[in-house]
Amino acid sequence: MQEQLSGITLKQFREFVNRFIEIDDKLFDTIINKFEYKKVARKELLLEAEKTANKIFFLSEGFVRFFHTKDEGIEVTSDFYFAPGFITSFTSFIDQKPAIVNIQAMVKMDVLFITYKDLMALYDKEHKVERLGRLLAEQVFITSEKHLLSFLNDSPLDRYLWLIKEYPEYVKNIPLHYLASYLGIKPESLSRIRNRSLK
Amino acid sequence: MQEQLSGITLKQFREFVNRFIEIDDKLFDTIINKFEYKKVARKELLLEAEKTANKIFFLSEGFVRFFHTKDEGIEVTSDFYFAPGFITSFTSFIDQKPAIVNIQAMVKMDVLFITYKDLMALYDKEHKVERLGRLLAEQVFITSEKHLLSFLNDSPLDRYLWLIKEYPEYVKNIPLHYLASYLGIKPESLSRIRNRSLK
DNA sequence: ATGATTTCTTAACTTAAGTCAAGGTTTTTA
DNA sequence: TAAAAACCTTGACTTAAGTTAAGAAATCAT
Repeated sequence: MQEQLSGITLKQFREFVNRFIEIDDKLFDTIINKFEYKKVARKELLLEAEKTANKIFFLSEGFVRFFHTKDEGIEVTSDFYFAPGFITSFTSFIDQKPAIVNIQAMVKMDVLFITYKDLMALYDKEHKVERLGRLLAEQVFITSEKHLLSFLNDSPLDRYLWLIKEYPEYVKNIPLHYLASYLGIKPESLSRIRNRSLK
Repeated sequence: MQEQLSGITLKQFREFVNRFIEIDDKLFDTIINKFEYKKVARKELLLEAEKTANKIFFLSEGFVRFFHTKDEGIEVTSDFYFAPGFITSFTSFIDQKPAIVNIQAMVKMDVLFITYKDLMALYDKEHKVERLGRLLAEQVFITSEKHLLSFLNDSPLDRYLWLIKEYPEYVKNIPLHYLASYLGIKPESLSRIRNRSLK
């Protein structure tokens, strides 16, 4: 649905893809033709738990929250992804099985998306897109590993300080109980940690 | 160095690759020709921290430990990888920058390996190998995410119980202080958790 | 603008992991 | 096979996070 695409989003999309593979007008056209455009409201879910992720979204602005619900009904925020980038529940998307997580827009945003079927067809047809897929998978792994290592190496305080250093603009706008959950602690503890660190 | 390859290892290699991509004799030959064979002693390092990972190893048997040293000289076990599978420090390999981690053989084993340069050439030449790379990257991401989620969802006890359920054969042979580190706790704590759970 | 909801803090108390230290057991290796 | 090294457990004490509860502050919705 190319005629619906906003100019700004398109440019950002192309620039982002260009970080990973060289892309000429023809290939860009082949790719972008499979994408659709969508306006997303703050708090809207891009993916609902229990449903199978059949889309990958491109975020040109804003950020999203990943969360799931434990047996006891407790909500856990497992991740934040910031623009620009491709996002989905890879665990659900890759194996085409129901997602554990919900993906929620933290701010109003415009996104592009491609379906699983169309992406697989592109992978088959275009070696370069397959490469893009490989490089993106490698990058999300690296990001995930960093998050994991922060649990093994750093205290909750360290992880909190890293977060505000890395994403100061965003952290201001993320409710403390989401952050606490992301850090693996309770809101009360993060509140205390925060005070302790301003001693 | 094909003439050095052991029959068993080769068969396991082909079967493993076949889980991800269809592979005929010709393609198998193209791939295996770039691999070399190596005997590895127990406790030998497949990769040393500070050096850049320029190989990917195929493990047909046994398992390895990933560990690194924190500033204060404390050793942290971040991961175990079990055969069969491809292993390296992806973070180092992908960006060709010095590794943080060491990779250590936990048992005597035979491995195959391919260099970074040769793998990149295969990626360029063979779309199917590029696909294999994508699928493997996706799989390591899924594994890493599971490990990460275990920190957000489960107690140290739960994580320990999961580990002995999933890898009973191996866990018996892993020193408790490695396991403790992997679980993000101190050996004394794991020792106590273990006793508590046999109440 | 105001009532409702969400978000954040504080306090008192509980629970579990960290720390330090010592001693016992098992495994390695010379 | 004997000494050394690595590994595991236990106890006493410290520290920090979890829990429960209450209320203040900020934000949202009508």
